[in-house]
Amino acid sequence: MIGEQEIGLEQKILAIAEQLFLEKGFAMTSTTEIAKKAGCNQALVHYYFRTKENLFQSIFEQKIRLLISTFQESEMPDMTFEEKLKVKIESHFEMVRANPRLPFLVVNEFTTNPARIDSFRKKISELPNLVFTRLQADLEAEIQAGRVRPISVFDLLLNVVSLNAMLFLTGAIFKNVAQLNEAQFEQMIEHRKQEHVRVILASIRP
Amino acid sequence: MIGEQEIGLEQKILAIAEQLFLEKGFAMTSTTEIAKKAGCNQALVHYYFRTKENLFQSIFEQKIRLLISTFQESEMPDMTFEEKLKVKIESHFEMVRANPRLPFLVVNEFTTNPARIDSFRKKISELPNLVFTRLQADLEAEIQAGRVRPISVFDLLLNVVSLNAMLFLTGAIFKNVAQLNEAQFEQMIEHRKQEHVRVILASIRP
DNA sequence: ATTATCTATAGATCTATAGATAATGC
DNA sequence: ATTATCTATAGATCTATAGATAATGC
Repeated sequence: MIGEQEIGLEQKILAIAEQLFLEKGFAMTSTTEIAKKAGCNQALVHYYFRTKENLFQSIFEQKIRLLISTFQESEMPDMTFEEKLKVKIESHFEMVRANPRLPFLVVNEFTTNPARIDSFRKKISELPNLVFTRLQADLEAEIQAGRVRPISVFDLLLNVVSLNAMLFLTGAIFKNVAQLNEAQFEQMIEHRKQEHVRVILASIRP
Repeated sequence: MIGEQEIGLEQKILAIAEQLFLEKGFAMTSTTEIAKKAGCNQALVHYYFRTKENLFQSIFEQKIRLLISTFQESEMPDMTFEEKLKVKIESHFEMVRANPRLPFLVVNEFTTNPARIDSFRKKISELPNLVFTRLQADLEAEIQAGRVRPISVFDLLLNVVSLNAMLFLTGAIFKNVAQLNEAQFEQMIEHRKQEHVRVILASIRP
């Protein structure tokens, strides 16, 4: 086991690049800057990853994987549908909260470089099916039983993701415009978490 | 009256720049590219706007103004609160639909260049007060009457904006991943518009 | 005269690679 | 021997400006 401080330069470069890409996106981050912050010369970045694009892709791919995996929740027996859904909303919320820059990275890179969408279509379209199947079955049962209004899994999840992701996409703006300190900002985040659960649960009632 | 085709190069540069900034953001758009598409040499872009930053700011400011003005709706007497709210949701939705790249531009620029938030705080914090006052009064009356659950104007509007903006922030992704053609995509947009109204109205019921 | 447009270029990046040198693993 | 790291540089941008020339408004 190697201590965290004993990390090699390759890992260091990866970590710094991740931080910078999340902060400023692909275009505004230079390999020169990455090298400088990683404490090596710029050539080394290319030695390990050949191109800036490669470096970005390995980070981006890993992040997308993390994002998708969030929706794969463990078994939750003995819970009502509402309770299960609440857990899903909150776990997705916490995932985005732990990676607050991720929505920005995804939106930014897929928007400025649509070619990336193609290369990730396969990866994206693999996992969700597994995840959706269970949720879909549960949802349909609820709708049949008249406990939930007719709504597709797609619409339901898009509502959840929209609320959760947008909060962190605009988080910095609110914090600044409303002049919130760290504690106040955290309080707002916590409040919004409850609000999102409330909105989604209310939105599926018949 | 000058015909639209008789537009000067300054306006042409502005129009092309707007299109490119919306498409790719500030960093990935070069004045060289703007000039090329506008059909002039690159020096002219700087002749009119001195710096790329200036050019961007004039466009960005105008867009922000447009965005904020959407929430200033005309008088709507003889309508229930639900009906008024529905109109607001739909008019915001249509505004974003007509400017589908605007959410991207705002999120992208405020995120990569936080300094911009400062310079726009004043402008942002002017208008909303006027708009919010009316909505807030209406909302509070409804809450007092027990027809609406306790919720702040901020939370309500953030819910609306999140749903509407996020749809267009991720629109291209869905279109590609689900392999939708233009007609199918428009159908989905139309469906989501109704879904957003449904979600928001359900979310404020006591 | 003034304003619009062009050519040319300085100066600052930035990415990627070639080739030298130092560190490490047998 | 192989892998990691460095120095140096080619070649491609990109922004901004200086200075020349063409178009336009009195």
